[in-house]
Amino acid sequence: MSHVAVENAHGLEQQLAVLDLSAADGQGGGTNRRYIPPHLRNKDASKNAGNAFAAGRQGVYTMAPPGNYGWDGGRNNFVNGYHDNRMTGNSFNRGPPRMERGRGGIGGGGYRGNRGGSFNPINPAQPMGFGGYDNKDAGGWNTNKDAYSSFGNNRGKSAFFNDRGNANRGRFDHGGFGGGGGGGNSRWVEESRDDGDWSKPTPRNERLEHELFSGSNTGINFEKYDDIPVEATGQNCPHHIESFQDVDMGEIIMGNISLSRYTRPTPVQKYAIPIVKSKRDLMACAQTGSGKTAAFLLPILSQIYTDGPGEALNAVKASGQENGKYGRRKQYPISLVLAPTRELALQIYDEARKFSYRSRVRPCVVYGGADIGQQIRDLERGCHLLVATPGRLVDMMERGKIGLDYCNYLVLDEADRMLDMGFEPQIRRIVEQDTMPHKGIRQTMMFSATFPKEIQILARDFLEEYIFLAVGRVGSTSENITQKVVWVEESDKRSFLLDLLSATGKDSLTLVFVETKKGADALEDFLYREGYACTSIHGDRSQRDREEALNQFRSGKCPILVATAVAARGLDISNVKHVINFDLPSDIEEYVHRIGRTGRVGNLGLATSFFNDKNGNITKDLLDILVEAKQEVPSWLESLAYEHQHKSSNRGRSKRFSGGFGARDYRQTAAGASTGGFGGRGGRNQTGHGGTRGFGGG
DNA sequence: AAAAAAT
Repeated sequence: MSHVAVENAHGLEQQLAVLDLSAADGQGGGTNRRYIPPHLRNKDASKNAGNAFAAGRQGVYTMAPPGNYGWDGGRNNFVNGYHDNRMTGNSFNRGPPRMERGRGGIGGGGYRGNRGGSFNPINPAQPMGFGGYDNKDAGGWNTNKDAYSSFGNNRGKSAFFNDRGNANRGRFDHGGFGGGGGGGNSRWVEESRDDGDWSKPTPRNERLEHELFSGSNTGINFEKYDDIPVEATGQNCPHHIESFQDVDMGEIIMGNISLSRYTRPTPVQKYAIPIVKSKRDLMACAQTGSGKTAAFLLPILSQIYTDGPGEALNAVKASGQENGKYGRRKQYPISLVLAPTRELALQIYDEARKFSYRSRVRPCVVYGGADIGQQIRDLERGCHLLVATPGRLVDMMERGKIGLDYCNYLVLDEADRMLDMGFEPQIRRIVEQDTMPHKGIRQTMMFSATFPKEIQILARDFLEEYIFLAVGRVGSTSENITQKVVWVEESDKRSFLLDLLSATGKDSLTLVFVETKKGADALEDFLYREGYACTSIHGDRSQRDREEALNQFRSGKCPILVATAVAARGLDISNVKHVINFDLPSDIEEYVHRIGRTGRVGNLGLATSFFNDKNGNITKDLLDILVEAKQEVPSWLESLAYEHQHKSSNRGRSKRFSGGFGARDYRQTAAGASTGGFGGRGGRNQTGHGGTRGFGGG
């Protein structure tokens, strides 16, 4: 037995929580692009442009017309006159006043000229992250007005960082920036955004507001989730809240909550928000879709608004000065969010854009598969909150583009999945072998669907005196989802699928899971030939295609999405009526994740799985899940499971896997544990040996 | 065995 000294202080070991309710996540932006089937792709570019936003994102059309910015230049010029005053109001000792200008500030023409790179047609490979020139800049060009109107209030507040981050951080008292940038240089553009009182909202921008918030009408009845069990354990655990008003998150956050039409917190938010606000570390077992993105973004951003940029601001400026060149500043994000997949990173980033609306915080996202030069330019325009996949972030750090010296908030999202995907070295490199503040100084939040041994070790290493939050698994096992398992031979799958699809309403979204990338392409082609508006997502498709496929699906333009495992977890695709496991996965956890894409409150979800003799390995676990969820169990499945159990002693695991306990063993435990509901497993909750349980000899 | 992710 590998007895790693894990302090499983809270005695929770198992997977919990497929809590599928948000629909609030990741719906930002009004991207409705028309679906182009693979056959027709790249043949007629104009068809790709569904609307103005899509055009901008794809770089097919010119970006927003210059006229949109004209009004702003004048205003910024006006406001800029006050900058020097405000600067002295700050307690930073930064030397002489600088030529500061807001985005689109003095001389709109020069501004645009300088920014051509970020501003021109966007690299199509990264439409969501970087097509948002106007989105992100909008925050910038607005920053000055309210700063002006609130001038004199709370001056100097931003000079104080939160008390966790303050210890032993070097000071950067670099004055003398005057003239360094040269006329029209955008190097200083960010500073007008950074200076001033971060807790005060910047002016409205209706166009941005519309883009950020119009797409996210949830229509979800959150009250139904009140009985979802949440358990918080740990020393001096802050009391949970019942409404967003119960904790003071400041006017920017409250405004954005209301714009997002979040009426009340989801269970994970009720608990996580006060925990994070009171500067505690957090280990939370909850799924994406439970509202956990907002659960960490809201309190982190709120805290950043309260505390201001602190030393990070000076560090960025110092870096700019050292390099002495335009656009070469190293960025020191105040908060870092790590996520396993590109889509999830984008989703979090989109949420961050909502909650940083009318603030001085500029969120950025970096991930692989997209042009790194573009991402670097985006970073150089300012980055206070960074969402990243681990590999690309390490790359950025090694290129000297990102410094984590002042990263006071660290979030590991879907931590179990990141480990599954082999990111542990990169994660440790980022967290432990670089300049990141130590645990106890920074504030760290880990989210994971499961709590196996590996995650416990990570929690031990990264977290200090943490609160453990277990969010009950509802979603997949609730009566919201009708789970059907049908016996379908391989050769019959396609025609069976057609039958299912023809029985489905045109308006409902259907998610079809297959096991291989090739299979996904083939099935998409098949369905297309059969006249269905469908698209696909898998790891061999370009990043751009993946994002486009998701948007097409979400918007309902293509109500059928053929997907591999890339879409099973993390992604919040709301309103999926029907999940079809064209190919069943080989492990039950994957199954739980997949069917968790459907069954929102108020919408009954349906999950249909095609089962045949290739799926022996999942028989027992599938049976357990069906029984737990009080679903109809086909008699053939029951007898198969019985046979299987007697063939193999490994918990119904097929012989193929019996030699392979390695990284997988905890998952199996987790899957076993997951077959019980949250409330019914009190006994297990108290066992303290994590994922090693039952597999020590393996 | 597949998929995902830095190039």
